[in-house]
Amino acid sequence: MLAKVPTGLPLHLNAKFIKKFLNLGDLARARQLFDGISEPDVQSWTILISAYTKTGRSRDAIKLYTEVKNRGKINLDKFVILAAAKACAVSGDLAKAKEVHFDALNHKFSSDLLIGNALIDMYGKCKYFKGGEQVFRDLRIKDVITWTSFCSCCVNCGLPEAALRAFRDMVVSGVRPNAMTLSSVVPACSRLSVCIRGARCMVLPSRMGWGENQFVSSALVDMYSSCSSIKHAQSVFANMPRPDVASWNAIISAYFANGEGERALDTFQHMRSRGVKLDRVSWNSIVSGCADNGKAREALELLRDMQRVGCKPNQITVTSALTACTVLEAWRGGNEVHAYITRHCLMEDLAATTALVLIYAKAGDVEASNRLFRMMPLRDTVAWNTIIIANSMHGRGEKAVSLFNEMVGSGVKPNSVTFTGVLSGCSHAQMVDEGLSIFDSMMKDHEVEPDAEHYSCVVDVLSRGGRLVQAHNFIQQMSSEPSAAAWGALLGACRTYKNVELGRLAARRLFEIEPNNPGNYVLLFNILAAAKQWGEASEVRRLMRDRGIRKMPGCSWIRVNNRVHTFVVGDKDNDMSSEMYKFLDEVRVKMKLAGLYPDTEFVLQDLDGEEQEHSLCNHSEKLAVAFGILSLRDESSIRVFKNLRICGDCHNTIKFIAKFAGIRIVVRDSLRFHHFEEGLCSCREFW
DNA sequence: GTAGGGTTAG
Repeated sequence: MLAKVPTGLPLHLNAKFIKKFLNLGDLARARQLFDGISEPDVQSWTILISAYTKTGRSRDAIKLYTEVKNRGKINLDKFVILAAAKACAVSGDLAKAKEVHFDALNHKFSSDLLIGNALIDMYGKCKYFKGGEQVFRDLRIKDVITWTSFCSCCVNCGLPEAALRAFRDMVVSGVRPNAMTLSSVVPACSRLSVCIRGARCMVLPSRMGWGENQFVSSALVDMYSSCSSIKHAQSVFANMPRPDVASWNAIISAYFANGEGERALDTFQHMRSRGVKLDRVSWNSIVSGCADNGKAREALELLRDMQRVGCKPNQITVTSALTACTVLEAWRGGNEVHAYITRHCLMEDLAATTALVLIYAKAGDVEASNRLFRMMPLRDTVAWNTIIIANSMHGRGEKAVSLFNEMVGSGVKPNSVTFTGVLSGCSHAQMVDEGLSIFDSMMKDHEVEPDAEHYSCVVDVLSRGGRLVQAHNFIQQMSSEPSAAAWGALLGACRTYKNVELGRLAARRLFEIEPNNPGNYVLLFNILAAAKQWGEASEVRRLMRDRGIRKMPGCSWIRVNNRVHTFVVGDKDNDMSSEMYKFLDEVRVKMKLAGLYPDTEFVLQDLDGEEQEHSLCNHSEKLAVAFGILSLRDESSIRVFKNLRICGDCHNTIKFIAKFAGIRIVVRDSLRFHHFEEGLCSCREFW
């Protein structure tokens, strides 16, 4: 029997009764009671705000906080500000978070530990390091919680090095870390893939009496896993007296991450037979682990198990399952993936539909993505982000920008991912001015702090637009250390625009930042080779050889009659090989008749004329296209996938093939989609 | 009404 909502209570009893309903789990009735009070006191507001946050309705909690402020009559105390900070932390709403910080300062709570600690945590969860750092610095007295909150703020903001520095400073300043501190700092080691040296780290927690702490141990399992020390991970786990679900989940993920799929599955079975109550993370771990480890069928089978036992899939599940489906697409076909999702009632959910929008785009069918998106009854930020990214991937910059404007117009708040999506759309469509003005509006109109990724996007926008010098200046003026992506964008454009000088400079920086990425060496080689600077070019090759870096072999694939056919350069390992080469020879002759000559600058070797042509015409993407055309039955289009970037000569040749064969060819390379139709490509010659 | 932590995807 539910208690009735009392009315006309004496003021001091309001909060008490609201709390009573909340304890009964009846938020609605608590709200009803609250609404019946003409002048609720600040305590009642606080209780209700916390209750909304705790039940996953942090947006409503924030609304309530705004309301209590607008009333004006009520004097805010530190507890209501505390509750608001927590709501902001859960929702990740940075604009509101700044407002709460401002309110705290206004009410002279700036040196209050309780408030300060909560604000640091809040900023960390909103991924706004500057804010957390400022509050941290302003606090004159710092306790363990302050230091711990600041460490996790650093980790949440993607600054693991800063977290480790803070940890050291904490110890130096004489504050003794506790188990919570350790479980906040160890993930920083995981991010950096560094181990606090093996034995010592395992001894440390046990000596400090944290050996039984599940939080610390699970974090250690993850740390060892990220350092590829699966043996240490296993031993931490084995020494846990009472592993909880999260610990089991951590060790299972550790096995998967270290390529031990069978052991992961065994452990999962073991966990079930031990009667450990599985949570959604357990299921997600096993589904995603299988999907990533070539066990697509098992992944889908486990997805069925998950639903059979009544665990509801969420976005992470569906995304993982779809990864499995992408592989299965090889023999099932895209529409069957859609049917699978529908059959398993995954369509109801916004997240699942969004994942499906993405998979259509990834499978090369962006029209299907757009259609599906239009059918969605409800679209949140993630859904909008997805459709913007989908169009950007396919070189539809104008569409991406117009979707962005529509999103803003419909009142959905863009976040950091939105800007990455729309900016990359601009760069692939050479919309330089649009890109720059959108970047400009990020902070000004949308309160989204640009991060390293956005800076790289701007470099890409400028570079692809041919403004190489401006791009270089932009890199030099960046407030943070330029990332590999930023230099990489510049280097790529130096090849397109044949700028040897800047290319050399960008490559030199890249060789320092990521000395083992073969792509950078190959790009510089191509730039030098195109400029006929063979001497320097062969030095680059020597450098590669000396450092033991090998170019990843190019590989293309195509699905024909529910089978995937893969090709490598010069592949003759196919029943249709002779026809394929004959076809490509014919194409070459026809191209020459049309005045189109092979673009020999894309050969990675300094061979002479005839041989150059030959090594160009057996690139894997050409072979896959030839195979596709020759096996074509009723289809009016073919889709080819390649693991590396498409080569320039292949790009020209495929444009030509699309025209004379009168079909549409879609090629997905490692970066984007190219739609070849009527002799043109959607990328407008920029790849 | 009184703070901080580990495991899943992209």
